[in-house]
Amino acid sequence: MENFESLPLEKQNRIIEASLSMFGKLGYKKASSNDIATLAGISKGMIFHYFGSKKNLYLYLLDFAGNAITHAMNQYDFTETTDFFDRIIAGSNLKIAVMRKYPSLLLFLGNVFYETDVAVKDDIQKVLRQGEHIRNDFILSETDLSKFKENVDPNLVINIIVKFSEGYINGKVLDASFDLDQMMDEITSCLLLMKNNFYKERFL
Amino acid sequence: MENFESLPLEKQNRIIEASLSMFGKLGYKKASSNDIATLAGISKGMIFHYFGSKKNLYLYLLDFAGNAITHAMNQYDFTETTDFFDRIIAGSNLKIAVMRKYPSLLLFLGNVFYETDVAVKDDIQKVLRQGEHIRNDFILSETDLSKFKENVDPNLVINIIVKFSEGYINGKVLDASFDLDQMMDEITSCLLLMKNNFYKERFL
DNA sequence: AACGCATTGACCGAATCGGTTTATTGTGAT
DNA sequence: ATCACAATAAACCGATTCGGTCAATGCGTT
Repeated sequence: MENFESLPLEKQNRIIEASLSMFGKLGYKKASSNDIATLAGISKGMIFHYFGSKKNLYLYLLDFAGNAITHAMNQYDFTETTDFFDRIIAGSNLKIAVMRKYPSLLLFLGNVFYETDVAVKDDIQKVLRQGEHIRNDFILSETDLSKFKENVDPNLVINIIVKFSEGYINGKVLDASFDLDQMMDEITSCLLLMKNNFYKERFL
Repeated sequence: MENFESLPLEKQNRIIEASLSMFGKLGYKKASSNDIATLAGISKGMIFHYFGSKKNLYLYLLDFAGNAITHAMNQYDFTETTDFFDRIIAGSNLKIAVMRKYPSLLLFLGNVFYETDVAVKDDIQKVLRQGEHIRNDFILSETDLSKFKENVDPNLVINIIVKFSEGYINGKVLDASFDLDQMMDEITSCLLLMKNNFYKERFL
């Protein structure tokens, strides 16, 4: 592992991204060292030279992903913004920022959540608690919901937005024409549209 | 294949659903006959007794999925409804109806779209044209968009709804507490909420 | 040239692959 | 009870792929 971390960053990222992607798509068992090595553009032997074993690589990624998330969360202060949509936008920005650095990290974490392989199941529980902050659940708490029109149920809006952003995050990474900036623009536009129509006029 | 189709329907469905699920999650190559057999609760040998080969099973599923989709489409007449939200609701109902019968069918079709394995790549192209009707693209065509408020961009609404429903369809199938009725209720409520706030009042 | 070291690709035994065969069942007709 | 036979599970097959190792290679430094 010291071998790996003294590598050029560009190469580290290539290997990390390839690993996140394969584990994220296939899970621990079905993602083979060969798959990962080929996708990263290195030989299989290097994976074991860097990490010792496939399991070690997976554990490294667990730790790495946990750190990446918490680090990204520290960049954004959610306690400051109490407005519903501002929080959503901040959350989306956070996700986009993570995806910009590691496009498959959220895919990986999504898979980790459902991973059942006994070889890693126990180790997962540790990082799982750390990563659950990214859930959108916290949005509702301590948020001022009185700005919504009387006939608008905030729970429905949350539902729409959560599913909406999940739809954006999932899968798509394969797509070559995959522009995160354009993605964020679209998300922002949609959120603004909802804000304009779901809020009482005096809060716009 | 005649062997298979003379099986009790309940057993057929179990095998089909298991196959759709594994191929849908892992793709053609990574989904093994053993995986499918175990999930379906039969022995591996039966798969080859019924279908002859793994490829034959996959081709059978391609045909099966195509037929299921077209059959479901014929149940719903989209040309009658011109209202934007009515069409969306009809489309959602269609998807839910498909998922009720074969919960992993849409997952399978989504994976088929990105399948690259040379063993089945060519055969996929045939059914792909048949299945593309399910795309939400057709919604905009021939739809009366004048009902929207002036400050509401229909493209954004489409964007929201497409991603929203994609978020609903994807993944979730693992979840035990998975109630399609509740799901349809939620979708309908959300669509109604949007209709109420994005349409000019006189069209409500 | 000689060293150090990152990297490869052939290689290992074990596991799993797609697919076959054998052995055991359950069942319905006689 | 016995036969015939289809359905099924499980052992089995050669081939491939698995996680992991290692000798050989290339290549920059001195």
